[in-house]
Amino acid sequence: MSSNLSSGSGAAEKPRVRFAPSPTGYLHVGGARTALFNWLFARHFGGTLILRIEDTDAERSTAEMVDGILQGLKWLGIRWDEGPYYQSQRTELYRQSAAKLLEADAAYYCFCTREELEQRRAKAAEEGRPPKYEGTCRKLDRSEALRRKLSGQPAALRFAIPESGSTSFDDAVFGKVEFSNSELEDFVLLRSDGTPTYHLSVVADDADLRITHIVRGADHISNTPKQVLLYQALGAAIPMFAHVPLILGPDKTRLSKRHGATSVMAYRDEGIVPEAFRNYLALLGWTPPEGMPEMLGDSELIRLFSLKAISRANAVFDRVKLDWFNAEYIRTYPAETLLSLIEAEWRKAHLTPVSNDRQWLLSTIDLLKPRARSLKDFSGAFRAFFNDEFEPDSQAVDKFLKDENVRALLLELARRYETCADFSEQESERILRDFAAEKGVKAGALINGSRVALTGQGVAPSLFAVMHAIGKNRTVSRLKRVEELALAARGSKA
RNA sequence: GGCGCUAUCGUCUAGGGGUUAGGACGGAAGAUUCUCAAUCUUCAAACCCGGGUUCGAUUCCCGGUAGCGCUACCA
Repeated sequence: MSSNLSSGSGAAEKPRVRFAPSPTGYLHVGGARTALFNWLFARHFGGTLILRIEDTDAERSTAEMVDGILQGLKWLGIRWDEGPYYQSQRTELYRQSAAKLLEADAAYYCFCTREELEQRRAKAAEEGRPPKYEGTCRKLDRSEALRRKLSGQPAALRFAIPESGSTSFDDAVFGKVEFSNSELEDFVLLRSDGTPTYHLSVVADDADLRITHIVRGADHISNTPKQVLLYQALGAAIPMFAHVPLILGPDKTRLSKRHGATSVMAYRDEGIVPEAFRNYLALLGWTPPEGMPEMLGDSELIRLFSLKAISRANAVFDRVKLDWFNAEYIRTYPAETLLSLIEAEWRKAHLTPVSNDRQWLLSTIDLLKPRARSLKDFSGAFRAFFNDEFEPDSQAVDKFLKDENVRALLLELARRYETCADFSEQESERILRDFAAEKGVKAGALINGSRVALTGQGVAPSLFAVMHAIGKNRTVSRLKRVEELALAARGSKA
């Protein structure tokens, strides 16, 4: 018979959701998106987000990884309301649940050793049979099994899957999903050392924490019928499931290290702002209602989010679009917001700005931000604005300072600026244009050459705004050093 | 292999029995200019295949194919 309808119960209740990473690695983008969806869902309904650390695999879980995950969530701006709970500290709950299952005859002791199981699996594979546990110990007499267990023989506890029928559940994104019970294996609940495995601890915890909606990766779909059966055997209410499609690399295989940056922290280090990352991640598999823009701040994301609008197909992670969001956010942020982000970037890059004058910092940031693509630009391409030590871009030098005549003229121009009384934007432009006319050269040639001399880059804001930002003294001395700069560029190119 | 899920521009996706199949990123061209962005204007770009059902399928059904997931005393 087909068991279980989805609960979806307690419509009036505030949802309780959880993000339950396993600390066997850093917070990766897939986990981050799952966390984000949980967070958006909880906030949308004024519910509760619970953080739970699934560290039942003592071998592979480390405190360092837990820390990394917490840090990643904090950087992402995802705040949880309860927890973190650690499964390693809740073993009593799992033992009680296991005892209950044994009591109800929904579980049995299994004395098969690892070696035996492996042998049988290998043989099954050889013969082309499914490598399913065939229930050797399920046939054991109950009292006999108990006697052996009591006598000290090591035993795992297995769940007894119903012999017939099917198990289905209603998924908020996939709809009804059904599995034949004959496909399911009598999985292990308690290892022979008494520690719980994933299925038991997850279900016991989700029931205990009164989780109403389980939002997790689609890689868990196949696990779900086992868990549904567990809920039923435990007499617990079945939550609503929402499986979100996986994130893929450009080659359409599951995103992993070999695709490059996969840890959330790597994106912070690459100068991505958290809000841009959140916005991009939210759009990976979820679509706002029609007519909505894609640039969506947190409050709008929260307001518009819905499990129904989650796509069923896996999505390729598109770095280029992330970068577009990043540039877009940097451009729209007020300089005050950017300053603290940029200061963190400077600390990382060991760059100390030549001045701490706040007004100057803010106006310079405002000047630069329209063409920034990453926070890193403020310590990289824009370095010359904040520090006197910078490497010229050899391509830019090649393009605009190759002509020695131009370089000579810039030297002469430097002297004009040196002796000028008024160095305003208007006046510095007038001086340069008059100078160009006098020498019979195009102003553009001098402007472009100056830009490279002053910033080391071929790409920068309007030249006279640049001059204003870096000031008269630095403008003059950099123009004077144009030969040196050209030489340095040639050197670095070689 | 078995089971499950999925399939619209290069990518993220909207749509849905009759549409010029819409948007965003990216791409191309042009305008602008002091370089590069930005901005504005244009353009190119998609319904996996085969059968049904139907007056009509990209849409509904079935099959195939492909991709992904699961198939542990990992989570």
